[in-house]
Amino acid sequence: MYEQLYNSIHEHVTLSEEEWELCKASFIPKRMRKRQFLLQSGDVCRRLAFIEKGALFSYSLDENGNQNVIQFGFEGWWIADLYSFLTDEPSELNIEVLEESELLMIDRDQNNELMEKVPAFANYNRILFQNAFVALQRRIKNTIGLSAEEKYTRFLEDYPQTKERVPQHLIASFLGMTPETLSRVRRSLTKS
Amino acid sequence: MYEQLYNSIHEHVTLSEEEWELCKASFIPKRMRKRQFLLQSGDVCRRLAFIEKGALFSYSLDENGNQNVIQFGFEGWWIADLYSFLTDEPSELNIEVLEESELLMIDRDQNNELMEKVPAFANYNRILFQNAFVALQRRIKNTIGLSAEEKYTRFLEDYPQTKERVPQHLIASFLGMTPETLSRVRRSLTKS
DNA sequence: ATACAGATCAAGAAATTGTATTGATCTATG
DNA sequence: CATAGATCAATACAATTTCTTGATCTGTAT
Repeated sequence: MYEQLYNSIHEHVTLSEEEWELCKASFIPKRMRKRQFLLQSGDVCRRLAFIEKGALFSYSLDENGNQNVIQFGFEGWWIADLYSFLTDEPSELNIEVLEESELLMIDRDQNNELMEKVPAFANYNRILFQNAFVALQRRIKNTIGLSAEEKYTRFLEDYPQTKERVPQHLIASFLGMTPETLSRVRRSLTKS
Repeated sequence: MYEQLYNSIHEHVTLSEEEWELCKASFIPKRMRKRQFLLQSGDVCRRLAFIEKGALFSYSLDENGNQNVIQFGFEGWWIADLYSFLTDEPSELNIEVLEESELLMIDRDQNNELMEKVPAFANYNRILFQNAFVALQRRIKNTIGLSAEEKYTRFLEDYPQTKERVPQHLIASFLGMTPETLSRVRRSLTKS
């Protein structure tokens, strides 16, 4: 139940046995079924979720009610609305479950407490944020001002696993194009 | 957006224009899609939900993970786990959305405040509880110690609309029989 | 013992919903 | 005005949910 989290942390820092026990104790496991909402826009995002197993995605809805996919998340990743989490403002995002998932949840107080008690965990947090920031920059770079086909081929390079696990229309939304366009791009790619 | 609530209240009591405005202001509208949870067992039920539109149902899960349907709710009805709402204990029920729904939510403080300010609303509350109690008694009477066929025919009389709007296996669970048994009962009824 | 109501198990059929593709326009921009 | 991509509408295809059916088993009342 905690393997992925263990791996994720130990990829970046080292914890003693007791530290890891403290750490485990700070998380609350939660199972979620497909189509459930981890977060609904309007609610405050009170916890970070580490994905032990499964798949989720976050999106916002524009004025016309169109889904705008922000992020996908799979096992070994974190998902949350950081803005809402940090500011306590109601979120404008929805986070929805794509596949039956197992999550490890931690709220702000627990997280802060854990960072105090276990400095390596604080480091881990810092590294995560740095990585998230870099990934976001890269995403923006790869989404703006490219042709539909280029966006998609870069997406395939950056997130090869994603294509296999999420419906195409969500990928289209993630890349800022319509499902039809993506479908045509894919056809033209297989032909050539 | 508030028609059903207006009707429901005015079926039982009369409100002045200002009272009705106060009343409306105490509710928070919320839209929910199919399969979403209004309440999950383990959480405290902090609000009553009035159904303006749509359909929901509440159920508990027994040790073996079987759904046990407690109640269906359609437009013009209330749904909540009253026990948890009143005691602040974590609920053992789940409330799930069956059809795209529009709800009007009120929490305990708002409800109390409204009852204080608008005595007719307090009356409405009392009448609702009485009715709910009576309906529950009737349900128990019609569920215990009857044959599967009798349970189903009484169910049809008591809740004619329900049959049209909810999957059969949920009705079976509501009546305390297996889906297979209900299927056979229905067949034998149409034959005769 | 055995008859009967209903449960359980397993398999399919039927229906519904979600996802992907395609063609036919339409629109903005270089 | 040519092109990339959007929009609209129809359809095909896939996956999931829901319902039905047959076979067998269990407990209770006769």
